[in-house]
Amino acid sequence: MTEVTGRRERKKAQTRQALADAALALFLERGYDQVGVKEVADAADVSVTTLFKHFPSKEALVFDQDDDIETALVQAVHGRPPAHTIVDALREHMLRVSEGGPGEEFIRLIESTPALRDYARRMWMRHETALARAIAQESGAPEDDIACAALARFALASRELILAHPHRRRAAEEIFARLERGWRTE
Amino acid sequence: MTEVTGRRERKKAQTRQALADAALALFLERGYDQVGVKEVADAADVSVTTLFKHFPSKEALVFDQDDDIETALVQAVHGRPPAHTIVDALREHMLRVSEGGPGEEFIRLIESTPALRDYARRMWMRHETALARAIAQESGAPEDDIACAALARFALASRELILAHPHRRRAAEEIFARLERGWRTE
DNA sequence: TACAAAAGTGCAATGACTTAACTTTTGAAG
DNA sequence: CTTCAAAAGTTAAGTCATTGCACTTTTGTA
Repeated sequence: MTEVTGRRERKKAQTRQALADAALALFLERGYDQVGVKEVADAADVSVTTLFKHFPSKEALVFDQDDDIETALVQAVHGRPPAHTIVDALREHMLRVSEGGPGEEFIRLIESTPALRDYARRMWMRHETALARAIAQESGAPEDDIACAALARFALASRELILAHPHRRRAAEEIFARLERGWRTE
Repeated sequence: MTEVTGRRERKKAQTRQALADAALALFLERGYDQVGVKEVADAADVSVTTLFKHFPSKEALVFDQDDDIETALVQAVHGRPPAHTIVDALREHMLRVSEGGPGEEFIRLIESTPALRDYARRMWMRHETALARAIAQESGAPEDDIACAALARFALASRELILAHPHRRRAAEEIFARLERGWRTE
């Protein structure tokens, strides 16, 4: 039981990375829809079948590391500074994940490809219930409280809005100030 | 120029209707994923190619009349009773479209099929900018005002939440009361 | 060393959707 | 009533993502 990192897992991760890299390079170069999965597989020197053993779909090739997003989201609420409200914490977290990103070129690729836009939103919204639960816990409401569910959904839904705005911080402050007013005193 | 209703258009509409009817019947009977487009086309006695000349995708077969939704949405804001705020109007409209629907069986089909759920949300969210513009006009804000865009998005996004709740009116009142507080005095 | 699980491969199939070329219907103008 | 072009429909073949199956190779471990 000494498998901190077996050679096997390293090779697997390597193949996965080769696929993700090849895919991103090709997509950025020629556009998502103009590149077939076969080409990606060829570029990474594996078969198409293998590609689909590593990624559940073509879209997933673009969103490689997607794991700790939910953890960070929940943590932003639970571990917020004492002076911050839940809404404050959400605003700051949204700004944090909207800014440091992996490059504007990448964001442009996603925003300009309908299939990827939709997939990104699906991935993002997948964390809605986890966030709703965290909010409910922090505010002492029942787990399925509708107001908490709504706040979670709206906070997540605001991301695209913020991303699209020329001045992201201003946009975030405007939106979350209103959410703050509405959700104050839970 | 006497084409109020040409025989031609009637036949076309007839084919379209036959397709939508056949599709809905088959989908309700055996489930969306268990029915191929070929079967739908056969049931309506047309070719698959013809089917795709009437509907852009398999999903679209389920959402036949989708036209005046946006009109109704914008109208709900512009033509609201004088005593109602914009948020009031949105709440009532959401409840209206969530209730009178074409039957719970239909809603269940959609909510239980991932592809259809996603498609429904896409269709619904497509009206976001139109709604945002209507809100901006009514509140005297600039067309691209971020707060108006956010309100439009949140109102539309609340639909699923309301639909999923056992007591829809209560849910809608809870959510929109908070939006009202946040967006008051524009 | 031997064995089972994991990783990978090739191939064929499915199912949604597209394209191209061709026939039939239909509205309207001569 | 004929003619003609556009619209509606058809068939056939092809693209592309995704899956299933049977098979080989690699690798950790007993």
